[in-house]
Amino acid sequence: MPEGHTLHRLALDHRALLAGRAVEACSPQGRFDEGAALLDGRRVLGVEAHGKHLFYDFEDGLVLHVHLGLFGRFRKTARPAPTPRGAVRLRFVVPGACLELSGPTACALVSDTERAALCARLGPDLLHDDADPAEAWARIRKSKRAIGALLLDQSVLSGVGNVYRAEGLFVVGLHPETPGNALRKPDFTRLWDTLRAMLQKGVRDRRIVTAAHPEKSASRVRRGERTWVYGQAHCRRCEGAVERFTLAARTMYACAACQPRDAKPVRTRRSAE
DNA sequence: GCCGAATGCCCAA
DNA sequence: TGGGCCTTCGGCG
Repeated sequence: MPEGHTLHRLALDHRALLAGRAVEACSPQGRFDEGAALLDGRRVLGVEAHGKHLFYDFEDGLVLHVHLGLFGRFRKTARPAPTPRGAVRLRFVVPGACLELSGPTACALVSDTERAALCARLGPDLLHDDADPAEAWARIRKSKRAIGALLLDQSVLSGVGNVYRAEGLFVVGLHPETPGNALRKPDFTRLWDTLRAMLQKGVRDRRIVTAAHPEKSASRVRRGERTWVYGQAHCRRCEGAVERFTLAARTMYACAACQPRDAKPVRTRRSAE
């Protein structure tokens, strides 16, 4: 589930639920016993998302770092189940609510230095109000790598995952294999704005719905109708074939008709011919 | 019940 | 570039 919108949604929800309160913490799975014991009974001061990373600030300077990876997931229930479902790495209990974390890539207490190092590796977070597109553009315009690879590189910009990269490139009409240094600035700007709006919508909707459904609220859009090209065999705009190939070790989807390979503007191309 | 894939990322070669 | 890690789920028998 986790692209940038998931983490920012969790940060908002968990801040509302936990901030200012003392939590009971334990690790039913046992793999985070020591950390959970240190957190148990302590008050949460704040919760923040940076790219796809979550940081929980506790009193006494303790900081919990969570990265969901591909499989990690939080579940919220009204009260703790006597027998946790699946492998629960960490459980937080506050009056009236229980949060269970399973399958994270990272769940660890970190020092301020480690936290700073993690954040320093990240490019501008599309979901931060002060994210500076110029930082990302400076990297992209000089790179020979494909834009579809650059979008997944969290040091270039952070928050985009495999679904949003496919959908963002589709909406802007860029072929994923266009080299960064072949992108025109206006295309980059449109891509940035598009991805940012998509992620913001994802935070609001609590899910990824990028294909237009003017009449329906996001929660009513069926699985399989939520994207233009991601996971699709046919483009949901033109009904043409969707190409499926591997790019940066992940499955990429692109519409052959809507995302022509040539990055140059049509006007220039015609006049050159 | 087993197998493969999945919205991520690190590391070794 | 490929394998490993973490877990869940759907498709197949």
